[in-house]
Amino acid sequence: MEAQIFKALGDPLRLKIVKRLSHGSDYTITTLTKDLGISRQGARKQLQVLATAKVLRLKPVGREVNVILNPAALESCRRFIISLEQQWDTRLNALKDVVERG
Amino acid sequence: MEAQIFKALGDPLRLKIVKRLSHGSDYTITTLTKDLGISRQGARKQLQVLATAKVLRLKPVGREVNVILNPAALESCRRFIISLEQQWDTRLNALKDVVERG
DNA sequence: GGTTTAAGCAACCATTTAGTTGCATATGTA
DNA sequence: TACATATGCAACTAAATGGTTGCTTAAACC
Repeated sequence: MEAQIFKALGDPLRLKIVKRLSHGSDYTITTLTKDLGISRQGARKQLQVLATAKVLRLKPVGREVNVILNPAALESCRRFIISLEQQWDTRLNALKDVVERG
Repeated sequence: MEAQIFKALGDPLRLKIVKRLSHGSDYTITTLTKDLGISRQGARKQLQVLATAKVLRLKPVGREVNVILNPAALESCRRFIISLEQQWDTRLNALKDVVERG
């Protein structure tokens, strides 16, 4: 369901995490927690929300967990918005046609 | 803040409302409530969330309230995702450069 | 004027959410 | 082996959320 992705992105802290991942790399749970103003377990919960929505992946490596952004989720999100906008445009054009014909 | 828009769209019912608005028109609160499986006051609350996030506008007309989609919000949402994707691409390309040089 | 219809407002309730603390577990490392 | 570090798990709390019902207000219409 699309709503889940939006919901995952719909929190300032989670969005901050995603932003950070989009231009940083080699993040683990603890390194990501830095400067987040929240406990590790708190951060972990937010990461889980993002992971469940497939916005990112949590890959255990040794004793740590790598946090990896999944651009496909953002892409599907973007496409969904585009489809909405297109329907909107279609509707507006249809209205315009009616007006011009009438 | 961008998170607010995502949050507004991050609920199945609210997303349903937005979808409906994107290809329908002339909606008031009560007509929108139809087939939503929820009370008018419940629907109104969700509409308020969307209105606060500027996804739509509630325009009082006589004794009813017109519900009008605001495509600009969707557009800003889309642009935000694009900017994230671009940062991601930039980062990947930078990584690629390092690998190729090394 | 009286009735119907669209909506607002407030109180209330159940569930989810965001965060915490405390403790257990497992991996690296000296 | 012993110790430090990265994480997991569970219980708990406060606040936000999604929804309800009941009542009031105001515009439209006969």
